[in-house]
Amino acid sequence: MSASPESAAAPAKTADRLLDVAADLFRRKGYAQTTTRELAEELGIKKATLYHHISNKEDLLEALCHEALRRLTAEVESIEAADPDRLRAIFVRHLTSAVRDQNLHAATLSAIDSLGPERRERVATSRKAYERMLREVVRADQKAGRLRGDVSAENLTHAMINLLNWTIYWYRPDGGSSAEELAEQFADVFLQGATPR
Amino acid sequence: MSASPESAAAPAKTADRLLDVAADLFRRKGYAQTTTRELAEELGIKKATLYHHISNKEDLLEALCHEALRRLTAEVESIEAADPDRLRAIFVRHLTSAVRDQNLHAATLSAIDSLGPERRERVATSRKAYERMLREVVRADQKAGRLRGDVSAENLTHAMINLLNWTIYWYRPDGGSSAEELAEQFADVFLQGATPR
DNA sequence: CACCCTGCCTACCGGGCGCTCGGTAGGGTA
DNA sequence: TACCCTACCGAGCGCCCGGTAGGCAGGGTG
Repeated sequence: MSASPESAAAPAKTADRLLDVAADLFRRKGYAQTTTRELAEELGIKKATLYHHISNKEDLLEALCHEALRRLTAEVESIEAADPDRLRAIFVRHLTSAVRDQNLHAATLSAIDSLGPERRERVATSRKAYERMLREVVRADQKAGRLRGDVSAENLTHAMINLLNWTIYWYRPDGGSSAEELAEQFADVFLQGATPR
Repeated sequence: MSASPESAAAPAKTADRLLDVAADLFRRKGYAQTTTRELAEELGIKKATLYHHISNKEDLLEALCHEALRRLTAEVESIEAADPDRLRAIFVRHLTSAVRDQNLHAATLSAIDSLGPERRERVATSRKAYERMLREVVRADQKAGRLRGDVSAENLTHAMINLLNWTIYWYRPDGGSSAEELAEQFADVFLQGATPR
């Protein structure tokens, strides 16, 4: 979804633009409201050709979902495990990544229910793994006395997930704050609020 | 969407069940994935009869959206304006109401993009009015020195909205916390985090 | 040269969708 | 009796959807 490593401002191959264009369309119109005809047209190809690149529409959506989670996971896993300010780093990494790929995340988060049972299950499993990762960090900080213990790790983590997930539905880059500023402020509020009194 | 005031456990009129059943279906399957045939079947009537009660599918969705916001607004407006703990009360009222009408809120929040431009605009206007109400409370508490001033009222309010809105996507009544407990804990964390240092 | 692969095309299909038409049964009213 | 209104139904229409069949041009490889 970013520029290819070699070419400068080349016309960009169809296959490379596919996920980007799909995320953009799904975000703007919703998955169900986006037709394969529109998707093909936006790519500058015919509908039958689209099926040369994807196996079917639902497959494309599932791929998008996994890609979204893969990127978040990669961001968070690259944080030093021993970092005492790990939670703050997670806020910043997650939010800047989510805002950078805003179309992708907004599209997949709201289209998950359009997947069939097996696909939805697979994506849900990935999401749960990501959330477990966050919860373990929260739990560790609670054990270390850095976070209050009178709220369960589950609820504390869910508060954090709320702050992270809903943001992409209203955030506009041309608004008041950059993603970094916003992430720092949310981390400020959350960490101060979750500190033992 | 609740029991009628007079009848006890009567069979309940079709018209009275309509919004409830629609919210339930839209929540479980998504708006686009729910067909008018299913909706009629769930109501125990034929599809043609459904159109005796509604003018069209999109109209029904818009009605649901306005109803959701109407309920939230009524809850929050009934809070004493002079209450110094008004923000905490908002957390509790909003979350308990949202959890009580979980189908309604989850369905409408994720189906807004399925509305046509004019309808979406109308719903968005209502949402903005609700959020403006919250922001004014936040701003007042900032002026009174009860909330930190180094984070803008907009960002503070958005943090609050994140905490309130995303909850209905994961909350399960049979989980660890009741809506009241959860609301109190979220209010604890948010208010402690938003207090001036 | 013959071969196959990739990327693209035109043309089409079956099916499910939202919605409508033209009615019927039954209670209320004058 | 004559009328109207509410709630319901069977049948079906036209549209547009996701997906497919089959073919063509061009470049690489033996």
